[in-house]
Amino acid sequence: MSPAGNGKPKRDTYRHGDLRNALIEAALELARQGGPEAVVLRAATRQAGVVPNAAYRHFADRDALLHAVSQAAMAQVARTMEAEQAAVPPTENPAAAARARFRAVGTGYLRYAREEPGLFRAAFHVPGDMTHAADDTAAGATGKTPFELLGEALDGLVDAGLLAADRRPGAEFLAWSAVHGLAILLIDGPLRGLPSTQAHDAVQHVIDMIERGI
Amino acid sequence: MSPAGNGKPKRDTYRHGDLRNALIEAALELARQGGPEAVVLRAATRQAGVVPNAAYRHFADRDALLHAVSQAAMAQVARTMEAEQAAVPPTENPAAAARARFRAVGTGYLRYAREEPGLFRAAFHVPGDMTHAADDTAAGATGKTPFELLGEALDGLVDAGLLAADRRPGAEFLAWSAVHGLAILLIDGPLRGLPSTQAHDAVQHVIDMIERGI
DNA sequence: CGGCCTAAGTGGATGCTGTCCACATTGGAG
DNA sequence: CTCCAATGTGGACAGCATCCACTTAGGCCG
Repeated sequence: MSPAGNGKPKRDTYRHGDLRNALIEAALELARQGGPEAVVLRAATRQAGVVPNAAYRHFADRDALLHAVSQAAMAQVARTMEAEQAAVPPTENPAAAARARFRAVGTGYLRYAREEPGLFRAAFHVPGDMTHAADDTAAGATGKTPFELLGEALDGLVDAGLLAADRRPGAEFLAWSAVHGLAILLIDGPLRGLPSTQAHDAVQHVIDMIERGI
Repeated sequence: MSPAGNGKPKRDTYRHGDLRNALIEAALELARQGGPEAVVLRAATRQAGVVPNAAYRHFADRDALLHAVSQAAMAQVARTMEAEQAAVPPTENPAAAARARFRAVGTGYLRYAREEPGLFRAAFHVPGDMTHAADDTAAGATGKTPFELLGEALDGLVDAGLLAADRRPGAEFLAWSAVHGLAILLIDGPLRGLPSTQAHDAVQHVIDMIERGI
């Protein structure tokens, strides 16, 4: 207790051993509560029990760390989507199955947005670029990114005859727009704080609109 | 040239005279290029030719200034919508007119987002609250906020028989979700930098989806 | 017409941030 | 066993929001 009264994670070796991951872990926690702007380099290093400058051995700057957080959060989005799809009760009807898998993509996306708003905002907070939504590091358990999962679900709709093939091109952007917009209304916007049941209804209505309008 | 080599706007009177508006004006310019995070108090006061602390006589803190910027930008969104509606060629057919007025709401919203991405992001950047989208200060020339303009356009669809009355409740959130989501994909997301013609197509497709799916 | 009250602007300080530089340590390759 | 390069440290700097005490002067009251 002589050195200082900082956090907890002390360290006796000069080397940390796994600083990069420790920083990402700490940054994820910061983003979880407080969103991307709460990811502050010095706080992460403090948590890791290391001097601020040590971070620069593993990340070019704050944005690089934030980018790693974004990728990790994106992967969690993918996993939530996959979990939602896995929870779909099995059906004989292939059309119903395709439809359920498609809807699960949207509900998973929006469930994550509501359960982890800070991380969700961090996932899509990209200083000047969010194209990396297709990087491998953003993939879930099945190795697919949220964007890829959406694309596959749409292909499934076409295969099942629920979506005309000529409507397929660009359909991901229509669906993504609607779902992402609702996510923002729900976590930052006028729909923030909506009771869970009503939020769930809103989610279903938006996905209904997409199915009808796509 | 003895005192300092700061910006340009000098001042010989001790009183500034209109500091509050000068700060908002400067902050708007900062947000125009760089979005909400570029709105920095000291920069605004510098531009106004005043010491940083002077801002605190007019705004509680940085967030209060940012809020004023948000309101002003929101009013510009409303004005763009109104302009878009005014540009609709007159028609005999009331249904066509209602439809055109509705679509103008969406195209105006998205035109502003693409023309002034920084201000658009500032308009909807609300630290923990974006409910104030209905404040009077966010109104356009007709005294209506973007949200009110959307509601009226939807009412027009119902009156024209283009939208079933039982679908009307909550419809603003469906439309808003889709349009706002596309705005973000276009200015921050994977659709960023899309050539103007293709962006215009995407806008039309999303509004098509809304009309069909609402 | 003159004095004073108070709103508006100033000056200086504090603690936070990201980032740069030079230096210390040490694990592992040769 | 030695030395190197990767990793962590210490100190510094500029910029930021914000706080406090002080100064200035515009306009109201007598």
